[in-house]
Formats: sequence, structure tokens, C-alpha cells
Amino acid sequence: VGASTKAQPVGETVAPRRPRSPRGEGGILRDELVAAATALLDRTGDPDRVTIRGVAAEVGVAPTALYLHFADRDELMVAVVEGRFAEFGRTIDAADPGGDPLDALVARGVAYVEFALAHPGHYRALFGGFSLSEERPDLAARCQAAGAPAFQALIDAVQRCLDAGRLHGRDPYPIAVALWSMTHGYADLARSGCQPMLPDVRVVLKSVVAAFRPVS
Amino acid sequence: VGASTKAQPVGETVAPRRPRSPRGEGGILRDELVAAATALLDRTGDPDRVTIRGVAAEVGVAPTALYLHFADRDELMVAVVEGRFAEFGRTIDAADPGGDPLDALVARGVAYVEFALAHPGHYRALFGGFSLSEERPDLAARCQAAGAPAFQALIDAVQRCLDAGRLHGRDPYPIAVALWSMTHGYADLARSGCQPMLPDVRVVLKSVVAAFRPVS
DNA sequence: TGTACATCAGTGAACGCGCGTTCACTGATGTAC
DNA sequence: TGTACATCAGTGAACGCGCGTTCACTGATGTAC
Repeated sequence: VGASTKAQPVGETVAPRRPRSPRGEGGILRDELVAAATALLDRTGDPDRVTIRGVAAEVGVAPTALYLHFADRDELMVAVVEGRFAEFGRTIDAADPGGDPLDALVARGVAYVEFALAHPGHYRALFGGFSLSEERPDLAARCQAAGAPAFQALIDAVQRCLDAGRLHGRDPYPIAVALWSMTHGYADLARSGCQPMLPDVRVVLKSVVAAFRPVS
Repeated sequence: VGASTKAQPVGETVAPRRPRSPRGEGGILRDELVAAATALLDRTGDPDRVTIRGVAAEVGVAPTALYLHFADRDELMVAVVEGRFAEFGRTIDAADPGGDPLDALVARGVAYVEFALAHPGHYRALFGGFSLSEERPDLAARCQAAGAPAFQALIDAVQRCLDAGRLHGRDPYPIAVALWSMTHGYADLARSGCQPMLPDVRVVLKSVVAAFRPVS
């Protein structure tokens, strides 16, 4: 149980009115809306506080302009999610040092948590289960598709450990889920107000690896 | 990223009007409000959908009657949280079979996840970081105090494993955090729509224990 | 024994809020004749 | 070369919603005299 600012008129950022795009370049606004929603999500840390009115104010446009490019709020949010999943995947991959596969796996886990702590709003949009209307299963499917490569990359990293004999087992899948659960859980507990009582993620990961191994 | 019903007038349960308590027994309503809020939280699975109007309708009373016993909505929710933490602690302790401390630790973890899956609304109120107004640090402190015994019980269970040589390390604290993170993460991912892709919690826990041990 | 009064357990109408979304519109710009 | 017109990129007022919370009130019940 944590604390947070409630409602509040989050769109304080009232940008000057945006000049109209030249003819044929209406699509520019679409990109600006996604970028503004992404920035607002990063600032507020909460998908529910990314409102159409807030995004429009940030861009310097009337709230209704959003409907020129998105059917509704959900469609905008899914566009944000797709962009953030791509960024998330690049970040994790960039943190993989190669070399010993178990060390690499731990490094990926650390990068995962660091992404979540650095961008809690983005992270929650990806893995926090923000709600889409049930009448649009296509949107949920787009989110799932956007996240699939990241999960596959985790499976692959676990498989490399199994192949090298650095982890034991036949199936990488449940091990991957366990590690995913741990990093997600740590990140979510930190977000929810338990941050002060959690040791550094590196300490936690190393402790659990050591705890299950005989003393050397 | 998952899907869920949005807003919706959740207080469909319009109970018949509740008869007034006899003189001197006003406190009865307080308990009924907490019970109704707890039931509504269990039904909706979402702390945000426990509204004053919904709770009052469930009890059969005007929304304003709530203010006779609670300063505001947050105070009601904290009363719910305190009750659910007590119930949660009893549930975990009851699932501890004693005997081998590592087996007991796993059994507690399984019970943790099963509680979360059986009562996602209650679980989210305890560990999902539902937001309290920042002007009431006393309420956040009450929640933390209510949750402390459960965390201490986990520390103790880890310590028993260390004492018996079933886990390796000096400090139970980071190991406890790692295990807590894993069970919380698993439960939260299941809630957020990933449930279909997650193996049974027992499989996951056993895989991770086995993965870090040399083949026997 | 009767009556005025304080207390208690609520009620009901109304407030202002931010929200997603609708609808009819505007005004600049390119194009057809 | 000039002009009517279609198109494009938006605007602005307004809607209905559910919400937490306020305020003045009501009506039964116990108690003091």
C-alpha cells in the first residue's frame, strides 16, 4: 500500500497553440500525439492520468483533434505501448554483456528492473495491466504481439544457460516465468511504496543465486 | 497489458433499505460498511471500483451515512486493508505444513499466490499500491503496520531454512525479498492478463529451486 | 405521570470536478474550369 | 488570369457520466424536571 497524488488537473503543461500542419501532412499530428502521451505517461507514472485533455494540452491542440487520428483513447494508448515495448526490448538487449550466460541473465534482469524504476509509467503500461475496453480484443492482441519478442529473448537467454550447464532443467519456460515474476515483482513492489525496504536489485538477485547453491 | 470492464455503475446491488440501528448501537453500521466494502472489493477485483456510493447501496443506506463513521473514503479503505492483512496472515500460516523448512517455504509461497488468485481485489488492496491521499501519512503508516507481521513471518521462514542448511547465506532479508518479489510478480502478472501463459505456480517454484541446484 | 428537550442515527438534495466523446462549424489551400 | 469549389486540418461548445463530499434537515428515543 503506497501513497500517490490523486486526480489533480494533470495537464498543467498548456503548450502554446500549435500551428496547423500544411496540407497533406496531417499525419504529423499523430506522431506528436503519441510522443506527448508518452511524455505525459513518463511524467505522471500512471496510465490512468494520461487523459485526452492532458495530451491535447501538451501538444497545443483541441482535445477533439485527437479523433482525427485515433478512434478513441484506447487506440492512442496502444500506439504508445507499441513504441515503449520496442524501446524496452532495445534497452534490455543493450545491457546483455555476452560472455557467461548466467551472468548475462542476471545483467538482463538488472536492466529490466532499472528500466521499470526509471520509467514507472512506461513500465506500468507494458506490464501493469492497464485496462482496455473489452469490446476491442484487437487492441489487446496488438499489445500482446508487441510484447512477445521481449519474452522470447528471455526464453533464449535461459536456454543459453541450460545449454552451458549454468542452470539445470529441461524446459526453459517455467524458469523464465520464475525470473520474469521476480523482476516484475521487485519492480512493482518498489513502485507501490515498498521501495525503502527493498535492498538493491543486484543484492537481491545475487542472494537468491547464492542461496540455492552449496557454499563453494 | 490486459483487458477489463471500465467504469460501469458497479453498485448494481441495491439492497433494501436498512433499518436504523437502535440507540447507542450506531457502531454496528461501521462494521457493516467495512464488510460491504470488503465484499465489493472481492467482487470487482479493483480497489478503484469500491466507491462510497456502491458500498452504501450494498448496505442499504444513503452514501452520506458513511461519514458518520469515517472521515473520508481513504479511512474506510484502510479499515478494509487492516482486516484483509489479518486474514491474509492467517491463511499463509495455516498453509505451513511444518517439517522440512524449504518445503514449508515453498508451501507458504504457493499459499501466497493462491490467496492472490482467489481474491485479486483483496490482494491488490494489500500489495497493489492503491493510492491514498498524500495528506494522510497516518493512513499509510497504519497499512504498513498491518502488513509488517506477514513480512516478519516470511523472514522467519527463510531463517529456518538457513539454520537447517537448506538455503545458503548469512542474511535472510534479501532472500526473503527475492521470494516475495517472485510470488508477488507471479500473482500480479496473472492478474494483468498473462494468466494463460503462466504455468502452475507449483511448477514454477519447483523449476527455479531445481534450476539452481546441481543435478542429483 | 406528563411534557419539554437533547441526542442519536441517519436522509436527501445539491455542489463541483475531470473525464471521454459528439456535433456542427471554420478557415486556409489546392484544383478544375 | 480569375474564380468557384472541394478538401483538409483542425476548433469550440456542449453532452452525460460517476464520483467524493457538503449542508441543512428529520424523526425516533431516551432523559430531566
